[in-house]
Amino acid sequence: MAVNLTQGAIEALFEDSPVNNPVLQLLNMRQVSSASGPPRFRLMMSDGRHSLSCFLLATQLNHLQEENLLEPHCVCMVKKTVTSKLPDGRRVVIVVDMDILQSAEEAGGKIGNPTPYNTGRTSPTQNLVSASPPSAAVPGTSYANNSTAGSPTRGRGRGFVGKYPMKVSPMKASPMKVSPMKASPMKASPMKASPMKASPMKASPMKASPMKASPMKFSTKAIPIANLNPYQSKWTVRARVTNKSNIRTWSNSKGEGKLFSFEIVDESGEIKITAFNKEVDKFFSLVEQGKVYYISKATLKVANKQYTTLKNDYEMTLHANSSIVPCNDSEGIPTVHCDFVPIAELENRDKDAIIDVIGVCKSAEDVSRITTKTSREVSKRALNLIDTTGKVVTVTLWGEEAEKFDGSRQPVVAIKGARLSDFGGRSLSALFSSTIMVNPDIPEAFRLRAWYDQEGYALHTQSLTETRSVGAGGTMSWKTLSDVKSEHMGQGEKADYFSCVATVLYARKENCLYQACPSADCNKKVIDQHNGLYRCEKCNREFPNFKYRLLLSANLADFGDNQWVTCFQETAEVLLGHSAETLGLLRDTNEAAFDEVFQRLNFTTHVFKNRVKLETYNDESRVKVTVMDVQPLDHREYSRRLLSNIHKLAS
DNA sequence: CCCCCCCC
Repeated sequence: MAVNLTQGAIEALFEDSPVNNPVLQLLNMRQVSSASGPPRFRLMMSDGRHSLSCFLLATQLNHLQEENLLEPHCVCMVKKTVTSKLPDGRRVVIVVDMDILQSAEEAGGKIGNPTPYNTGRTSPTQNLVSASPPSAAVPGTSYANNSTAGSPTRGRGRGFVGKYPMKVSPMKASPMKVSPMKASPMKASPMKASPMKASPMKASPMKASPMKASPMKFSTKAIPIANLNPYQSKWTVRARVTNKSNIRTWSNSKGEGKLFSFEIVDESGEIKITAFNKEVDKFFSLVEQGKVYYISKATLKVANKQYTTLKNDYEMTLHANSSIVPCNDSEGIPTVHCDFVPIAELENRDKDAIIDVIGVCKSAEDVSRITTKTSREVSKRALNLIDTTGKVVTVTLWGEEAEKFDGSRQPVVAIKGARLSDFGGRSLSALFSSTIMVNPDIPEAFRLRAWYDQEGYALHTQSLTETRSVGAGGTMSWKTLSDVKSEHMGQGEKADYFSCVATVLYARKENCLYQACPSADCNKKVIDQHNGLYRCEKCNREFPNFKYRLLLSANLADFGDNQWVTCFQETAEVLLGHSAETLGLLRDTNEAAFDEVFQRLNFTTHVFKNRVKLETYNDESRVKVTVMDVQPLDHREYSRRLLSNIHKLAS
């Protein structure tokens, strides 16, 4: 009846020390608010001696909760965990795999008398129980640990690909992508040899273990991609498909045909493979993004460097005798190496550089159609990505990727192989060879989500991409609020834009939040059907949920006048210092705190960039001022401007 | 044997 809990396991898990399949008792579980993505559950676990509440259930184990298997006092075998450090230094232990050994009833109550494990912080168990749970920020479903980045141990047991549902861009179901060099050894269950629980002893996956070779039905031993060359014909590689294209057709003076291409990667390197015509029919559906295959008998030729960014002098062409055999064992086969460049760092990179980037999609344009110079029509959509450097960059997606992108929940977006352009200063463009990942399961995404949900959303941001439109640079002129009236701004054909320094006298908290359509690019107010559903007239659909959006009226004043202005989502979030999501929660649960947010805004001074336009409703015209951007006041700059105004007045 | 990577 009674089971032995693994005493000392709490400490080991928290300190990221090895512990093999520890048996722990669940003491408590609660859902943490989740700004985006699936619900997250925090667990308090006990090893009989200590308890610790900083466990998070990986979302692919949410089914345990849904099946009511996670009752307090049930006993679990924790088979795999990864630890992750939040931006504020707090540590979470993510339970990636576990079995329930005993139900709460079978366990019959709390085992032992565990005391809260002292995590070395001032209030040990308060770590994650205090306000603003960081776990709200967990982005995806599973995580690799990089808490010991730089560890020479590599590439083991990271066979998540294809095992778990991943929140990945629908257009390219791309696998988890993280450099194997950055993944630290998993500390749990090191003795198992399955792909999920590979032994850390196998330093290099290229040294094939007997276990690994078993699925291979032929005797050829896989060689590293890096060793391929056109002078050797008998070889087999074992590699993961990382970037499969669609089927394309061509027609030119030399003929016509169809083709598709894909890239494969193993521990040693990467190479592009192209299939033409009959081989398209033969292999297109067999080759799946993210899966591992044995590939042999393809033709190697020198790669035309003009057209490839892959690090390989050669590329492959498939022919009639080529062989591609699925391989169930992905152990040691890394996914694509991502070398993310911090957004602020893009300023220092050369134009046309191919870089990997990851950021929170703070905002996204609607998809639009443009005509290229060669009069082809193509869809495009620009995203604004922000990372912890506080800088924003615009990245443009094309074609199907532009059409399918859903930015409505401010996902973390990682792009491998985007091209840096100097448009608007610095901007990025996705290429055909880029891989776009939405909420990828990698530590970088985890940290970004946490950072953004806790502080990043409220940051006064600066974009590397300054378009001549609204918001930044260009012809934006400084005005006082009385200028707006005396100069009849906004009364011409087009809207006028101006910057001003002004103080918020008052912001209306009434009706500042509305329930908006949850679908991508639709911010229309939904109608509460009072049956648990919300109707969007624009989308002509009912949804079980909505998202909160801000539409804030504020009265701004400077020394000469005052002006009512409207702030939409992004600017309102900056002014109020909270995300719309948080504010919605606050209003519904803690009105005093909600009020205080508005109190704090009063009498704060900022630099506003505004749009003015005369708008007419039922014969009544009035000038409407919309805030496009809010920045902190630079007092030095303000003084300079005041002085120059005084000089102007004096002359 | 393709090789397009776009627009402001």
